[in-house]
Amino acid sequence: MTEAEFLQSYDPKAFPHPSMTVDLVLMTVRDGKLAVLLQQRGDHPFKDHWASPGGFVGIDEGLDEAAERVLLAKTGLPAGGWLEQLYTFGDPARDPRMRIITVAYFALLPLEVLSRALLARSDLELVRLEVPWPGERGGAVSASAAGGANLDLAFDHAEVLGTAVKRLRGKLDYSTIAFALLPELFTLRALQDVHEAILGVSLNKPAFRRRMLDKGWIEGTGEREQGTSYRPAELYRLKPNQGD
Amino acid sequence: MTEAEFLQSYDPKAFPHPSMTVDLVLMTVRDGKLAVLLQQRGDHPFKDHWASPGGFVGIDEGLDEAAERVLLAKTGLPAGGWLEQLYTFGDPARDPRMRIITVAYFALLPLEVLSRALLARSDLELVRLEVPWPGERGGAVSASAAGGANLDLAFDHAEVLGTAVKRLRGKLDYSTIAFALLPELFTLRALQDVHEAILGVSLNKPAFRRRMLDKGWIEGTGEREQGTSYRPAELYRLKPNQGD
DNA sequence: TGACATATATCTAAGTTGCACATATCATAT
DNA sequence: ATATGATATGTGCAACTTAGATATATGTCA
Repeated sequence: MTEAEFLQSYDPKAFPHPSMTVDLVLMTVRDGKLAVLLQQRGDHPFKDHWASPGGFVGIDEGLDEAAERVLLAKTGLPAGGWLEQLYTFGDPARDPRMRIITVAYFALLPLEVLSRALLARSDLELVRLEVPWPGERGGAVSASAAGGANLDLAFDHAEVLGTAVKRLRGKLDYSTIAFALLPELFTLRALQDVHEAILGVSLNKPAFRRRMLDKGWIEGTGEREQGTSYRPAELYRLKPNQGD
Repeated sequence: MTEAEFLQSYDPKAFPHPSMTVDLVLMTVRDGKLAVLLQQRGDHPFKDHWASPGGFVGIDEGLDEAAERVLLAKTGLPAGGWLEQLYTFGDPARDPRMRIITVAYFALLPLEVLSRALLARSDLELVRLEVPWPGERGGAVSASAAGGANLDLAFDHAEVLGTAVKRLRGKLDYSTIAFALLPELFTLRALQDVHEAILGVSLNKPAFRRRMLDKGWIEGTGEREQGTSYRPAELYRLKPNQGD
């Protein structure tokens, strides 16, 4: 843009800048189902509704940096797993107080890591997340508490969560995204469980096994899992430098 | 976020808000190659470098709305073809003057429509865009003028253009995105040309033909193209309601 | 020895790819 | 006017690759 155009398009009545936040959709798999970290609001607007944690973007802070800061503030964890920009939501009416544009990020962590970090936080909760496939009946995104009751989502966060799950499903078989939900050593069965939880369908075991091994992302350690009452499965690991 | 946290995270020293812009990556296919609409900067910073057209986001203006406004301002065209949010770039150093976060959009238009609209604009130019595949030699995004000389890109726009082409390639075979680059009636050969230009490879004709027909997106009109010195191909059209 | 889940081998079906050939139209020549 | 060649569209077929299902072997514990 030329300086002239800069001034021209910089309409004085548009002078007040929007506020910028990042919102963090932190997902994991629990009991074979997708779960997301939400926070219940204590004040208006959307009092008692549930929202993804977020924070304002500092004036000298990068977006990824802001997302990592929010993650650290909420879970105490550095961005070890997966952290990726999702989409930017900027409907002028999305927050009734003022104009806030939010850059949504989504993060993935294994349940073990996440629940350990959440022991100290009573204000955050992991809730079950259901996102039907396009065309499926009951087409709305829903988050439900332990009891099973549906939770009300604040702002446009139903849309945000829906976008996050769509992205997760879409990248599942051409990226190593699923491994962010597993510990360093895992069995093929555990990997399949993660895929099934995300996709919401059950998969053919031998075919899944073949596909995963053919991709060349993982390698077997000689070791086997312990404490099973049946034949212990071999433990695999993600090969180094397979990021993305 | 609770009101308490709102105030807490709203650090006073972070009070000045970033500026928000949208940048428009408008692409088309010309002579079997990808081309993008760029504008040469007349002033510092990045004087004489080339940039995607953009504009500030109004305080009461949605992001999609802002992108459509930029499109209309530059080409005089409403968003008839394809307009989709791409990614948000927010490196604090991306603009040396001040903190500007930009939401990049990408738009597609057929060359006929675009060149007609650009007759009146001498400040905008359609330049050849080359984005190598990952791992390919000469791994940098490059834009080149009619003569073939490489153009310098302003700000982080090389990254922006690279991201746009990656998205375009990725969505090519599971969405109807290619049809935004074709007139209402088109031949299968023209559709294949678009695919080959975007992917930068040549495709097998019978296989391509079958794949396209099997997807069920298009339907034959009885009509045939005219003015050929060989067998005229049948004209197809995108079925209604195949958007996305 | 039986129960159980992992792991492997094999068969079948389905889909994809590449090549060859037939078809339709226009241009040119006789 | 008719025949022939050139060119690109459109179709048929065979080889290859991939996915799904079933059956079977393996290893551990009760």
